[in-house]
Amino acid sequence: MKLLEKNKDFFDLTYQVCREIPEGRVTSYGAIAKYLGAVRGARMVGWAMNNAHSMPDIPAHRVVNRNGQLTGKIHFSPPEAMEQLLKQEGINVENDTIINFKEVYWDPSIELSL
DNA sequence: GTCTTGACGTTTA
DNA sequence: CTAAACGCCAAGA
Repeated sequence: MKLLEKNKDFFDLTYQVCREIPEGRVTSYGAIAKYLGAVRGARMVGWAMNNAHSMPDIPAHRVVNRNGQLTGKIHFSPPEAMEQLLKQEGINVENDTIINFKEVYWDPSIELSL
């Protein structure tokens, strides 16, 4: 029996979580990674997001790094779209950084509460 | 087939 | 306190 399934790839799981991010909320790569069981696999989450460009409905703009900094905005088109979208949802973004990051922080392990 | 880079985060010096 | 290295796993060259 190959119960060893990491059935859904790390990527798919990441996409699922991203879709579950409510409006006006943001999360960090590490939080998702930890939720998936890879505390130090935050980089994979970022890579998954890169692949997310091929996915419909992946609010990657709601995913930022641990510092609340919009590190991935450069991958948007245009990059300004990211902070625009975040502000549009009521998130205070300034200097490519979320001001009320802790207020809009959304943790899958808590909100999804498994 | 091997080496480097990459939307990060944690730990150690 | 700050600075640097390590660890995760995958894709590109």
